[in-house]
Amino acid sequence: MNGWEDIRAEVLRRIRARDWPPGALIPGEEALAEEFGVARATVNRALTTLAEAGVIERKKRAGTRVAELPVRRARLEIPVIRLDVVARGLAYDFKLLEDRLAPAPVPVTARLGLPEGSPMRYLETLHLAGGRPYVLETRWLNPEVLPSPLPDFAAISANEWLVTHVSLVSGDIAFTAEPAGPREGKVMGLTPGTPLLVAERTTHGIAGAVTWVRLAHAPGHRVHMLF
Amino acid sequence: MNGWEDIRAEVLRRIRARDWPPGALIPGEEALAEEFGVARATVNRALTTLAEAGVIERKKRAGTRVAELPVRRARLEIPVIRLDVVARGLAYDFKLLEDRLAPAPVPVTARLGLPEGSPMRYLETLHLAGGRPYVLETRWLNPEVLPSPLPDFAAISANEWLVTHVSLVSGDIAFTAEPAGPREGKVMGLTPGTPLLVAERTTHGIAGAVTWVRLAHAPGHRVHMLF
DNA sequence: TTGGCTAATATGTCTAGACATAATCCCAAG
DNA sequence: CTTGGGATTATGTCTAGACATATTAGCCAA
Repeated sequence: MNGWEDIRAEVLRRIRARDWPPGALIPGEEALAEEFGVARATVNRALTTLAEAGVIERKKRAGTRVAELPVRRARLEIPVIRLDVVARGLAYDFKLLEDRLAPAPVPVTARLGLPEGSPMRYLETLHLAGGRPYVLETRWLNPEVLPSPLPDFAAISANEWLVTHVSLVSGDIAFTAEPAGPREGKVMGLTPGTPLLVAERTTHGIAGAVTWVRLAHAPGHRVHMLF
Repeated sequence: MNGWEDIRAEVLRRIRARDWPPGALIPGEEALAEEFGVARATVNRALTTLAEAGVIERKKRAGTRVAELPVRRARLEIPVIRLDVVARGLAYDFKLLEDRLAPAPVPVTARLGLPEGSPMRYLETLHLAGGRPYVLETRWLNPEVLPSPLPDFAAISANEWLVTHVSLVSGDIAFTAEPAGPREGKVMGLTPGTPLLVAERTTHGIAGAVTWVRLAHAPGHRVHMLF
């Protein structure tokens, strides 16, 4: 008892119970330390995590106040597709449909911050769950920043190889709803126009832009996040 | 320099440079503290944040090792729709289309963990950005856990009122792509069948399930996340 | 060989005190 | 009345040392 997690919980309780309403200044670390009978560092640990969570806002000299509009953050764990499928209790498989070197289209180079027309590796992969189309992956890889030798992407999916072989530093994801085009229709066995949940992802590594990928998910797919 | 953030950065550098490859055991806190000339608590602070970020895995007695499959997490900041629209430089407005008490449908009560047929407040709100349909919000509210008096939802959107008046504890979001139905077609001026990005959210407060909401976004909408 | 106990060990947390840093308050000079 | 310093103050971080706790390696007995 009276560990930093207990103090965090008690402070959170008072905030949620509106003992300390949004915008209110809460007692200083010294005062809380005395109240709870612990060292100031312990209170600091508790309040620091609450500040990271966006529940309170802290400023030197000005003190700590309850956030007016607590920013609600949800976390998405970006899955390796194979593990995602296996976790659903389905058999995983994939087919490499295309693999060639080509100058990347402008939208891709633009998002990755590479010169127009850079030669890149283009891969098109169909991921299967229980034998049925699950995700159509369209990927452009920047060969410049990849460690050699490159693997046989027909044997290991690019998705998985990248995670284990390249240090990924930052990136972004965008979700959109798009109608299935003729390509998705043919490859995934869908009526063109069917709504698909599409994730577009750019990824940067320690040595620069690594990859741009578009994942078109089979109809009905849900992307789930907790907060 | 040699603050905990510098130590964090240096450890991260060694991991990304593969000086310490995935799965490798890294030196203990005591050893690192000596190497960097700081107290063990400082190293601990640095490594703790790296563990939270999923870069390393720590176990008592067993030591600290570099994560094999670093879980990549993306963070989504759940916006108040009005602020989201204003941030895009567009004028915000909304219309309350429906407001009534009714027994909630089974999928809603099931997700919220409430008894079947519970009477709930149903609200349908169309959010406008620059005068054009932006999001169609379909919401079921649990009146049991809301503070009174309830506001006039024609004057303040439920979205915004909840954030400032109810302490929200946890919840989940799911994104899907769905074809526009006749209702969305009529209200948002779309051809039925148009792909829409739909977010479904359940929210729990300190006193229990608060609300279930479905947000159907106008075509072209992108939900953006960084990692 | 196997199961369970014990001791060793790395991380987790706490304390008390110190100095650093950023923001604010307040007063004096213009 | 405005503005520029300085004093004040709350948080941020660090240290050195201590005890707590989880986990494992090794040992011993069934």
